[in-house]
Amino acid sequence: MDRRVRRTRRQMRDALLALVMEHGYESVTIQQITDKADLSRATFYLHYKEKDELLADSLEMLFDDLTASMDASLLDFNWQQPGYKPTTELFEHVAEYSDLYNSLFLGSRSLTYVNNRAVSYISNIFENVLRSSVPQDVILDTPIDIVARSAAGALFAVTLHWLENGMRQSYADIATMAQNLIMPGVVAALGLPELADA
Amino acid sequence: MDRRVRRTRRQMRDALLALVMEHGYESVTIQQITDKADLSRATFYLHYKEKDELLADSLEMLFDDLTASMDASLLDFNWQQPGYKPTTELFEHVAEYSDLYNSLFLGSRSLTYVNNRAVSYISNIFENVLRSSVPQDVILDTPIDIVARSAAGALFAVTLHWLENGMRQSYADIATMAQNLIMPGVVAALGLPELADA
Amino acid sequence: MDRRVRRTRRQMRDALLALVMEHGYESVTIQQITDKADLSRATFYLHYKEKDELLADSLEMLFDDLTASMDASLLDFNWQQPGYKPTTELFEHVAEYSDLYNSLFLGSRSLTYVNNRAVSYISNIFENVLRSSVPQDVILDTPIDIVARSAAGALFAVTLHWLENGMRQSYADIATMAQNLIMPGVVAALGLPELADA
Amino acid sequence: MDRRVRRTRRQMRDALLALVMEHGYESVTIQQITDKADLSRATFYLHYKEKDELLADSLEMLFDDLTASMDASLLDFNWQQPGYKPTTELFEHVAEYSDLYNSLFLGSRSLTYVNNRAVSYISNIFENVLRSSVPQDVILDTPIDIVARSAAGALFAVTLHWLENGMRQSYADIATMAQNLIMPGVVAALGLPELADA
DNA sequence: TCCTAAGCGAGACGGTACGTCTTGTCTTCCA
DNA sequence: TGGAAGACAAGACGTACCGTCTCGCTTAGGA
Repeated sequence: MDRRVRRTRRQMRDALLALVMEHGYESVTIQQITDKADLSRATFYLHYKEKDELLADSLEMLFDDLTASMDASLLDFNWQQPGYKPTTELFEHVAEYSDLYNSLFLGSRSLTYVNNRAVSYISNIFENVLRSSVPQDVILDTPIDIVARSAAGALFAVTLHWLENGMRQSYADIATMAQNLIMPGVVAALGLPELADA
Repeated sequence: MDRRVRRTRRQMRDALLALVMEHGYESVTIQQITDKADLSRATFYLHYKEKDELLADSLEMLFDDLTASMDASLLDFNWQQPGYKPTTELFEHVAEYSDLYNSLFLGSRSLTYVNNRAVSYISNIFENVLRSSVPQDVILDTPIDIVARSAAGALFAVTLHWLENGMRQSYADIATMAQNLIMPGVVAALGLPELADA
Repeated sequence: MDRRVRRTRRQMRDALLALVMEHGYESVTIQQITDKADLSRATFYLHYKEKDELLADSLEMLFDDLTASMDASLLDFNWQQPGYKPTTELFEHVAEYSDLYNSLFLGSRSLTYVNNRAVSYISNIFENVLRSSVPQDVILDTPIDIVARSAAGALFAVTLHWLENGMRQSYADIATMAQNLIMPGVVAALGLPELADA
Repeated sequence: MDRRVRRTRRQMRDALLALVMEHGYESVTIQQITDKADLSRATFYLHYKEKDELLADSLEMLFDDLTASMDASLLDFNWQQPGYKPTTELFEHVAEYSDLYNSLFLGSRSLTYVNNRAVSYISNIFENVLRSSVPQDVILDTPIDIVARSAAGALFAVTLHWLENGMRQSYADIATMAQNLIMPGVVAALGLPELADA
């Protein structure tokens, strides 16, 4: 891809996210985005059909950032140990971009698209991890996609609650609470051996 | 309150919800609402400052409907029995308004406000129920509001997933799955006596 | 006529004229009129069809006031004497209501109706005076109504100019100037004996 | 200036004047103007702040048209001859646009602005002509601006009267009457040598 | 003196126009 | 001659008035 194109798009993504933090997603106009990115409004339409498309682009970038930081430790999934590193890393990632996520997830005029995309993103990661922990030929009462969704929904809700209330707990503490709330149900549903002494 | 006012507002709420099902929330215009409600556009502004305010009004109506149907059975919360009626009733309620909820929660151009409001609504109900099940003087590792949020988030995510995939499971089945995923963590966090044989 | 009705109309006329001085005619709303008159907006419509009707009502009141002050001296029209009292009285009347006339005649958003009504009002008075000064059976090159219009137009224009520029001349001076400009043409057109030594 | 801009403004001026003839100035809406001009309503606001501004623009165009037709003959001002061409040309100009001027000057819901602008326009022309006919160092009893206003007011009033009554006299006749009514006063006020045998 | 018709307040409502804003397309002009 | 600047169409927004209506309350003036 043309280097100029990459540069232009990056400028617009950065401008969008900066403006979202200031004013919330809905009220940001394309004029504002191109002003901040120092481009002509017409140029926007050379790259994206609408504001939502740029948002989607920006979100993928953000989430990829999260995945990158979790990647190595994702598969160290050991039921015998309470601390699971990727969960802590999720909270760290959220804290790093707390202003942005505050606007995106809690600002009343954001789109459900971002919430739903976030939950499904987490859910997919979960699903992959869980599938690798369970023998493929076992048939479960609860399908793995539902297990993953439930866990992702719980995790997302706790994250939002934590963010909304000013991130009062440490990363480790809130991550532990979330895991303790989520894991017992997952373990039970998947028929995994219980932890020795939780 | 003036009888005309009550009548006018009801017409607008009904019109909004009907239009949301057809076109999604964001793209519905105030003109469309008042056309469908057979009122003048100016009249809208005598009652609401903006579309969001009418949405909030409409949602409260919907949620109150849900609360009404659960009310009696809410406090029959018995850890020894797997079937908790209000959960099933939630899924029934969602199924009844499935078109509407599909638009509101899954339509990409709805507002996060509705998702957040729904989760906090369920969360509040949960919190009340849980508080009445736990001795007040016990200090827990995990605050009850976080427990409730996590549970509400999980329940909401499962509901959305179920809705999104065409409500393939029966009310009883999906409710049981959800409960089995959620309850073990709650029971553990609150230090409740475990169920005998789940 | 009901005492309340008389009272109500008077309040509205007063309110209108007061508001015209403050904001100009066009921008005054019926709500403002009834607020200032301490009446309900609906009451306005019990008495007048529209704002213009109230204006016409108010203007007639004003002009009647002018006529009353001129009445006695109107017919003392003597070509031999330069000072004609009613002209001076016109300027005095205008000065008395200068704020109001400034708004009505010079405010850019007043209606031509008031200008035209004023000119035709003056013109009618002139015409009556002139008719009584000329033998009825004489046929003139210039019809008396045109003579009267011309004179009224000149007088009105001078009055406006005087008002617009801060009424710098005394009543007597400006009246004399106006008469000196107007009368020679009138005298010539009507074939009146010229003044001995003007 | 952008070619599109010139085109757009001309279309709007033409549309306004056409609509004024049909419905009178006040009741013409901006929507009607842009409809007739085949433009979008929003485009109006790219060029004018309000309807009055477009009116002013249109009037200047009209009056410039009048000036153009009088220009050459304006300074042939000779007190010895009764026929002064520009006066006749004024009446011809008015007759040419009689429908328009009927609406603008006589329609009850026009603005005084147009009347006042017309009188001051004529007055300014007069003033220039008169100043060039009088030695600059002479001090007069009546200031030239007042002389010009009076004459312009008279001329305007006669014109309106003529227009209002169906333009029954020929251009030459009405022009002669007007001049005979106006000039004697002007000549006397400025101390000009009288005409030999008017 | 009463009581009944009218005047009046309050305010919901339909309707219309306003001036503003944003979006997406298209054209002009300049570097 | 390619791209920015910006004109333009389209259409929703929120506001402001208007004129109509209905529902009560109050008050004037005839019985």
